[in-house]
Amino acid sequence: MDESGQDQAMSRRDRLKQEREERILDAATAVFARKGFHKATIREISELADVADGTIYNYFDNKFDLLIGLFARLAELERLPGELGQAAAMDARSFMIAAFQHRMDRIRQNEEMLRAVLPEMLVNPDLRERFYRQYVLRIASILEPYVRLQIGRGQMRPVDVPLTVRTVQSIFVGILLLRILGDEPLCARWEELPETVVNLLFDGLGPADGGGA
Amino acid sequence: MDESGQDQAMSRRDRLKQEREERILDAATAVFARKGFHKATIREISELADVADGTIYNYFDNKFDLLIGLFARLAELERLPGELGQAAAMDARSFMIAAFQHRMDRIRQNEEMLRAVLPEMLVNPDLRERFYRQYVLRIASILEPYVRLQIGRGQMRPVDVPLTVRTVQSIFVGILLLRILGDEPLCARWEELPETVVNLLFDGLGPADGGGA
Amino acid sequence: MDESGQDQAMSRRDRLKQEREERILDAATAVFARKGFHKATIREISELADVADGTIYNYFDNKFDLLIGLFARLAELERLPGELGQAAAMDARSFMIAAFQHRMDRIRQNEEMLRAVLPEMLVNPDLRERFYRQYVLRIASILEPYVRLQIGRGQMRPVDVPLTVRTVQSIFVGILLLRILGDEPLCARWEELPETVVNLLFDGLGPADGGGA
Amino acid sequence: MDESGQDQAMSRRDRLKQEREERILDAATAVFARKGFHKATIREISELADVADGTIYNYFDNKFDLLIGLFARLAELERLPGELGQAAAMDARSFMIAAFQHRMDRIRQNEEMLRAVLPEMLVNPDLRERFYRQYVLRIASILEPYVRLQIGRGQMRPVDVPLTVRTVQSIFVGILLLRILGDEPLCARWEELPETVVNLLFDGLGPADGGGA
DNA sequence: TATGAATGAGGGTTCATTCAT
DNA sequence: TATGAATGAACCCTCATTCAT
Repeated sequence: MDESGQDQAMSRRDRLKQEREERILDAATAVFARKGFHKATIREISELADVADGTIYNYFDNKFDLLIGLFARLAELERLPGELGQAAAMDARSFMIAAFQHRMDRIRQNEEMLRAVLPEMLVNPDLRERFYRQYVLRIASILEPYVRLQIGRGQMRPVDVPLTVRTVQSIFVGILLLRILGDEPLCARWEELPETVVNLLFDGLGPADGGGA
Repeated sequence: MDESGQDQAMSRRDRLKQEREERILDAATAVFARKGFHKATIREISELADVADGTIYNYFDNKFDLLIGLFARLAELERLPGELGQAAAMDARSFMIAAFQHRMDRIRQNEEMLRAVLPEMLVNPDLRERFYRQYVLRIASILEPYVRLQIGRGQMRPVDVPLTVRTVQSIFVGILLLRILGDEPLCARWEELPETVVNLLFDGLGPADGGGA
Repeated sequence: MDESGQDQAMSRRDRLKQEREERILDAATAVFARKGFHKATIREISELADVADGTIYNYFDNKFDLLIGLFARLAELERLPGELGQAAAMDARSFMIAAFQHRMDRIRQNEEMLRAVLPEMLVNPDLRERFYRQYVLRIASILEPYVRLQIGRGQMRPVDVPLTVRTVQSIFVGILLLRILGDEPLCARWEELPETVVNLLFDGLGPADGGGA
Repeated sequence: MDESGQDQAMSRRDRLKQEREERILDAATAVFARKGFHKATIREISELADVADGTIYNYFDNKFDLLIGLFARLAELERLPGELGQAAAMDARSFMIAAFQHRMDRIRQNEEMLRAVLPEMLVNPDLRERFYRQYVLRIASILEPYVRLQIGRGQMRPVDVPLTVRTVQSIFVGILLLRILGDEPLCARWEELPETVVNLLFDGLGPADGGGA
C-alpha cells in the first residue's frame, strides 16, 4: 500500500517529466519547422513549451541535441503498427498502392517534423548519415528483395533492381519535397497520389500495346 | 577613339569588378555548400575570395543577398544552350532520355550550388517561392503540354497529366536529394540513370504482356 | 530515562547531521582545491559528498558560506593541541625550530584546505580580513612580545621588532606559496626546512666571525 | 615622400591599435585586481577601456587570454633596465640590499597587475607553471650561483644553497602577500624593508657574539 | 572603391538557488 | 529534513554590418 503510494508518486513525477519532454519536443518541432533550426531560439522554444530556458537543458544537452531528439521521435513514430506485413499475400500492385498510401499518410502526419529536420539534414553530415540509414537504406533493403521476388514470380519485368528501387524511393522523397514546396496540385490531390503513381509505375507511360507490337 | 579608350578603361574596370563578383560567388558557393548558409561566415567567404570583408558589401547588400546571387547564377546557368528545342522531332522515349540526361548533367555540374541553395530553400519562404517558380512550375508548364501532345498522338497512355508530371518531377528532385545524401549505387551509376528511369517510366514494372493481353 | 532515550535519538540524529556537514565540507575542500572556488560547482560538491544539491543549502546559506565554513574549520584545526606553551622554557633557537616544525606540519596537513581558501582570499576583502586577523595578526601578536623578551634577555639582537616579525611571517607565507607552486626542492626536503631556516635566521648569511671581530 | 606619408598613415593606425590594446590591458588589470578574474566581466572591462565588447576579441582570443596578456606585460616590465649587472663589483650585503630594493620597487609599481594575476595563478595549473618558471626558477638560477660564489669567497657561511635560496625567495613572495593582505606596518614602512631584511639575513637574530665565542 | 577594425545586438549555455514533494 | 527538477539571471562570445581611412 505504502509502496504503491510511493509508486504512484514516482510515476506521477515521471509522468510530469515525460509530459514536459513531450511539450519541449512539440515546441521545438513547431519552431524549427517555422523558422529553421538556426533562426530558432531556445528562448522561443521554451516559451512555447511553457518552461524556463534552463529547463530544456535538463532534458537535452544542447540545441542540436533537440534536433536529434526530434529525429528519434520521428523514427519512433515510423515504427508504429500498420507496417503492412501481409505483403506476400497481396498482388504486387495492391501492395505497392498500400505501401504508397501508408507513406503518404506518414508524410502528412509528420510533415511538421519533417520540415523541422530535413533542411538541417541536408547540411549536417551526422544527421545526413542518420537519415540516410534510417530511411533510404532501411527501405531499400526491404524493397530490393521484394522486387527480386516479384521478378522471379513473373509479376514484374526483369529490371535493374538497385536503380529501379532508387527511382521508386526518389519518388517518395521528391513528393515530400514538392509538398514542402507547397505545390498546389500535389497537395490538393494528395489522396489520389498513391494510385496514380503506382499505376504509372506498373503500366508505364507507353501506349497500351507498346511492349507487345 | 578617346571614348573607345575610355570604354576600354571602363570595361577593364568592369571586367575586374565582374571577376571579383564571380570570385565572391564562387567562394560563397563553396562555403555555403560545405557549412550551410548559417554556419558560413562572411569572413570565411571573403578569405576564400581573397577580398576584404567589407568588399563583399559593395557587391551584395547582405549575407542573404549572396544566396540570392547564387540562385540567380544557377538560374542563368540553367538557361545555357543545349536546352533541346528539337523535342517534337524525336520520338517520346528518346526525348525523355535526352531530357533526363540533360538534367542529370546539370545536377552534376551544379551540385555544389544546389547543395548551397537547397537547404535554405526549404526553410526560407522567399527562396522557396523563387525555386518553386523557377524550377517546378516552369518545367511543369513545359512538360504538361508535351505530355498532352503525346497522348493526343497516341504515343502515351491517357494518364492524369498534372499528377503524372509531378511524379516525373518528383523523380528529378528525389534523385537530386539521394545524390546529396550520398547514396552509393546512385552516384556510382549516374550515367545509367536516364535510360533506366525512362524505360521504367515508359514500360512500367508490370509484366511485358500486362497491358496487352 | 525517557529523556535520555530522546537525548540519544537526538544526538544520533545530530551525529548524522554532524557527519553530513563534515562530508560536505570535505567535498568542498577537495573540489575548491582542485578547481578553485569559481569553477567548482555545487553539483560536483554534492555528488562528491553524496547528498543532493538542495541538501547543501540546509547546512550552508550559499556557496560562499561553504568557503567560510572551510575557513572556520581551518581555524579550528589550527587551535588543536601541540601549540607549544612551554616557549619560555626552551632556548630561543630550539623554540623557533619547534615553532617552525609545528607550522610546516600544519601546512602539510591542511594543504588541501589552504589551496581551497587562499586564492579566493586574495580576491575577497571579507575573507582577506578574516585570514589576516586569524593568521597574520594573531601570530604577530604572539611573536612580537616574544622577540622583545628575548632581546631583553640578550638572546637576540636589538632588531626592529615589527618588521623583523613580519619578515619571519613572510617566510611562513612564502614557503606555503612555493609549496603550492610545486617547487621541487622545497617539497622534497620539507622536513629539513625548519632547521635550515631557523639557523639562517639566527646565524645569518654573513661569515662566522662577522659580528665578532 | 608618398611612401613616408603612407608609412605615417600605417603607423598612425598601428599606434591607435597599440594604444587600444594598452587601454584594454589597463582596464583588465584594474577590473581583475578589484573583482578577481571570475567576477570580472568583459562588459565592465570594455566599458572601462571605452571600447565595445567585441573589440576586445579583436585583440585577445578570450577572457583567459586577457589574463595571459597581463602576464606577458608583467614579464616584459620586469625585463626593463636597472637589473643591476654590476653584482660582482659590490660586496654581498650591498648587492642584496640593492636587489631587494629593486624587487620592492617592482612590487609596488606592478602591485595592481600582481593582484590581478596572482589569485588565478594559484588555481590555474597553466598559469602556475608560467609564473613558477618566470619568477621562481629564473631567479633561483641567478641566486644559487651567486651564493655559491660568495661562499667560495668566504663572504657567506657555507649554508645549504638550494634551501637557503628558497628561503630568500620565500621572503620576497611572502612580503608580496602580506602587502596584498594590507598589513599596515609592512605597507607603511615599505622603504625600510630592504635594509632591515638584509641585515637580518646577514647578521641573524642571534646575539652579536653568538657565532664567535 | 577596397580595406579591415569597431561595433553591439543577440543567443546558447551555465549554474546558484528555490521549492514542491 | 532530503531531494532534485525548475528557474532565470548572467555572461562569454560570435559575427553581420558599418564606416573612417
